[in-house]
Amino acid sequence: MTSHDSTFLVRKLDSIFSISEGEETALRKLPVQVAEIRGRQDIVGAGERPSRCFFIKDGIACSYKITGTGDREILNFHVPGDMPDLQSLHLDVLDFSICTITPCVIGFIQHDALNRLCERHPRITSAFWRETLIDASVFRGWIVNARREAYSAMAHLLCELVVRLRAVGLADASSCELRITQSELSDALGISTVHANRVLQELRAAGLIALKERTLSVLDWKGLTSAGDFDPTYLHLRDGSPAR
Amino acid sequence: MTSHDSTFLVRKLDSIFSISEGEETALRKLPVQVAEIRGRQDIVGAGERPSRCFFIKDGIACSYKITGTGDREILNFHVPGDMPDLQSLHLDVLDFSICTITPCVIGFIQHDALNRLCERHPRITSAFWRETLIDASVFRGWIVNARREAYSAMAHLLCELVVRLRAVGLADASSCELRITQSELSDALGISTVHANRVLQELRAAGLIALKERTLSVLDWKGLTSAGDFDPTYLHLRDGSPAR
DNA sequence: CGTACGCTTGACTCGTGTCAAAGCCAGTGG
DNA sequence: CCACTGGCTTTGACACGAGTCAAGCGTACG
Repeated sequence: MTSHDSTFLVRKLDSIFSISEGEETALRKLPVQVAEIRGRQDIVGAGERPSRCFFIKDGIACSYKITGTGDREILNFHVPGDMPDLQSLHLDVLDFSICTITPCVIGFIQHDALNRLCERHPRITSAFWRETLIDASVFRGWIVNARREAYSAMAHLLCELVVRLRAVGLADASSCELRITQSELSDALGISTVHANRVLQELRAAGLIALKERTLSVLDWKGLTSAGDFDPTYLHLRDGSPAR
Repeated sequence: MTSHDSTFLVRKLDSIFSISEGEETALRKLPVQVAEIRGRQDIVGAGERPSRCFFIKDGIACSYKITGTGDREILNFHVPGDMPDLQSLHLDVLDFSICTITPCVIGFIQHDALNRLCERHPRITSAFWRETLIDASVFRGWIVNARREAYSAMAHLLCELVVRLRAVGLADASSCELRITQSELSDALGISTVHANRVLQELRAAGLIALKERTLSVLDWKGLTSAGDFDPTYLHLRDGSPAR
């Protein structure tokens, strides 16, 4: 089903710079193909040459690679508003895969529509470019995080998730719905699920978080950021305000 | 000293797409400020708000972050032709630092000159954007590499360095000058220098590499790529041809 | 009501860090 | 020309974080 529902995109870009009337009109004219996708389902796979990009309207997704040993390495989580494969606009072959974690609502946009949009609206080009640069910055954050020990790395990851969910209005001051399994968290940190479990228990025992019934509550934000050595600069958020 | 020596940029972009006459003229008009910088010297630091970008004309540099525990985490190495902080064109505050490893020759270009260039030449915008997307892809490669065990990760890193140096003509079929210390390699892999040393010896003992007098020789390319689970797709090279 | 998936726990193994010391090499200055 | 110095590499002994294997438990859903 094709519609023109790019309200999400408009809102997203409007949070980056103030959109002109002409730009908003052009954005709303974009043909968007909306699809609902079950949980744990590939959206695009490594090696493909996509002819379209997509943005997440609802749900949580992740980028991942499979190594030679068959392990899944999660490279990033994606929250509503993200455009995880925007890079395919200029890199023809995808070097990683993207799959849903929870059931998702996805909006697809053809490359040529985006390219035409960019040709006519340089400020939109800049905004999209900026999006991909922030992705790169998050990857840098994850490289560093991969070298922390597991307790600290887990704290850092949880901080990032809360801040990013808050940025799109999906977390309140201290808690959010987190439908990510321990096995997925462990794939994101490069540790075993057994160890992920132990580390989460340590974080609970330290009184930093509570995690039950798919809800993460941060009981001690200061303590959690300090345990995770978390500095939100790398997320390049607009207002720079992390969760409290 | 300001000159117009952007031959390097022209060559680089020409390897990505065929440059028109108008584009080449515009590139050659770019004011470039050339500087020689000693080894182990910061070029730009985290937290700065650069008003210019730079490209490396000669030498090896690296991007890094300092963690809360004071460790230096190297995020990427940079070879001649690279523009390590191109992102500062759209992200105002730098979230990492860039320093030289060997003595370097650097060409600085003001942001406003680059912005004017991009406004007039959309294809050059795309080429620059593409550069930053490849950086992001390399970061993804490093996230995965951080999860390999040290022996494999070191093999992977050496493969990447050889391939990237070959791509700019700084390595022949099987060997290259590698003026990177074991301590720098260990910071790039997130392991101790002691362990980096042991792992290099294992690679030598396995007959995969020779490393002496600042020269890396790959004795068994197939064996090295297999040890490192190396697939050059993520480097998004033009001809796709890795070292043999 | 059963079955599957996710979470939890314990015991043992192994990769890697840390500490400490020694060797090596190149550049510097007497 | 040679001794001195500092940075880089190498080696050994020991400690610890994290993986693996294996089993049990809880709970959501068909």
